[in-house]
Amino acid sequence: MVTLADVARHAGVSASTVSYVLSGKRSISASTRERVESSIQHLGYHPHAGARALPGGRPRVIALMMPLRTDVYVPVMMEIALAVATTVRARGYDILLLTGEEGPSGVRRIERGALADAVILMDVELDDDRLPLLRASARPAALIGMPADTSRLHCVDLDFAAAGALCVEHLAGLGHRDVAVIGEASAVYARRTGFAERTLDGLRTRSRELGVRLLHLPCEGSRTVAATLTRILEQRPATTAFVVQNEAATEPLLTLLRRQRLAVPGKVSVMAVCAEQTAVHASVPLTSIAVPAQKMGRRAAEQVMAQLAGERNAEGEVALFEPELTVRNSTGPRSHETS
Amino acid sequence: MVTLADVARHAGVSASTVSYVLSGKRSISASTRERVESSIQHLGYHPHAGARALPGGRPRVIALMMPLRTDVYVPVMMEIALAVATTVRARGYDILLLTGEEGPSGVRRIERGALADAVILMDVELDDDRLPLLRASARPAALIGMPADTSRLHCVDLDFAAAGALCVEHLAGLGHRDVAVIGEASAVYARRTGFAERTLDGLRTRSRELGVRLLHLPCEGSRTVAATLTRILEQRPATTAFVVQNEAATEPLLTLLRRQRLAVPGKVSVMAVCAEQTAVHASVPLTSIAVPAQKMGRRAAEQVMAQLAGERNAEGEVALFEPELTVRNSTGPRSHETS
DNA sequence: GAGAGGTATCGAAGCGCTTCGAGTGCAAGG
DNA sequence: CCTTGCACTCGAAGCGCTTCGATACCTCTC
Repeated sequence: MVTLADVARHAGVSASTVSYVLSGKRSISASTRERVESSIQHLGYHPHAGARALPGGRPRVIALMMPLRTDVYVPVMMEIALAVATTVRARGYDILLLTGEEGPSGVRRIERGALADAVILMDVELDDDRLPLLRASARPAALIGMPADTSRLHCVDLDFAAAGALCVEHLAGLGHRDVAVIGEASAVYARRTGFAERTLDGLRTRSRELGVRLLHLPCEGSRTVAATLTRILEQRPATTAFVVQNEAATEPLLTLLRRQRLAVPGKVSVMAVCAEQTAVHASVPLTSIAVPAQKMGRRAAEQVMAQLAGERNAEGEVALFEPELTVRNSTGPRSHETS
Repeated sequence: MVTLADVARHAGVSASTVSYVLSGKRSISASTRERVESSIQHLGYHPHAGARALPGGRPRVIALMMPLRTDVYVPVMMEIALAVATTVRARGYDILLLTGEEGPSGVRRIERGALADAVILMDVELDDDRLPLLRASARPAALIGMPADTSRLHCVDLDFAAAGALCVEHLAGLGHRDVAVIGEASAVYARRTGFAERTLDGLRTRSRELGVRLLHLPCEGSRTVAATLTRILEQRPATTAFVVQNEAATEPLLTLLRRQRLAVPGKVSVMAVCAEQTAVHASVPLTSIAVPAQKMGRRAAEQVMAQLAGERNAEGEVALFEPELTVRNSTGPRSHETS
């Protein structure tokens, strides 16, 4: 193992000089810098991670807490995680992966063990039990997802309320008056996940404003889509449009509608709030509002980087992405035949 | 921050005694141990991660290198990753997440920086460029996936060759004589991913033995399934069974067959080598061989743990899981009508 | 041309932890 | 009773790195 002392010896300077070349915290003459840098190259020196973390030093690691749940759509989580990893890596940081299972005790472990310089939490609930710890801590942090109280926190999310509103506007603009919402599994609402609840708020508020009748039903998974659809058509036979926020339900829904001879978008319109990929690859390409997973991951990473760079903003910052609606083949004007 | 010295002071012993209580490397009297342990509890002591990593010490971190690719099925990767994370966490280790993008230089970084005690690599290619580094290194390692040369390596994988063979056996047993294989994207074969190639070997060998005619076509994604199916039916109109090893293609294939009035399993049989979830939730529940993602992750984690515990096996160990075929609703006896 | 101020470098201390060698006290053995 | 060996504990050294003075030299300025 090559140490800093080896580099110093090779370059004919003291260890501290090498350290300052590396950190840039004191001025170094150009000639010395070059000599040291070439020694580093030549010996293939890499700082020892543990030693770097020692005094008040930064381990150059970001902790990322990822959910273990199976009721969230995994590819989106993954895309976020990889965007975070790529972004921080570009700045010389590594990612420590924690599972959501660990909850507050995971945050405490990071804190106590000085394992990481900053924390990024995914799958944040409206009233998340990890937040008090985060607020009490001096450690930079960012949330992906928005809790109810965002004071003194840094958050990144899609503006799901606006997304909900945008769905209603689009459908109302096409003449639809009866819209059904096929939502996430009831467990997702039960544990008060922000995005699901906010989307619903947006849908409801705008529906009321535009005089659209809205029926919302949670949907447990792909197997229960049929039952959900049946209930919708019984309770609201006049339904001509569906908003789906449940990755597992989109394709089964399209299949069922096809089987029932409800042409999309001829007879009924379908739109989704989902991953771009899901919408594009559906058997009927779906008009959708995409969850900007990659952007969110990158932005959260940048938030903690900025905090680490000393641009501490004690007030926090909420970065909400504007929803963008992409019209594809699954929505059209309301059909006036009775279904 | 509570340090080991604080604990020592509180317990009225020396720092080294506390250290020995923690590591168990020397005998400690019961009374002292109790006193120290209660001080640890009382003060909420957590060892400082950096300091622990210092001398020859173990940082208690496992590096996990995960692919960034989009042509692998993400949920399986995720399941493996989370199984690894959960398993090592139970033993007090943390996970450092690297992206596959980093390639060999990522491995080198771990090595040089002493960032992790061991490495687990996912998405291993037959002739992976990270392997020479691993072999040269003293650091414990495990691969998820099997390279061509496994000497001195620890690997975990499903026995994909056996899986391929098992598929053919099952279909031949039902009387099928013309089988089409819808495979992964051609890029997957091009970069010589072990699992795809081995499955194909198994399929081909057993087909030859059992007198089954086999046609293999790669499939780029869900959009190209139709073209692939057309080519199959043109080249081998007698085809009565399909083996799918491509998560994105399964559902579109079922939809297409339905549209062409090829009842499953009445007219044609379909089976898959895929995630359990995909098979169960398909519109026709699929006879399948599941990829035991969770088991693989856990086993790889256990392999490195064993190596860390000193059970170093310089010869390596290849843990191949026996494929298990679950019969569902998608395979049946060959129909003797002409399709 | 002496002090002020700046730049470039060094030595030493110390971060929290592990580990080695040494030391204490005690029981058993000669 | 003295040695031997064992069980237990301590002090000190040192891991690789950062950082804080201190030092040496150089360039201005009055």
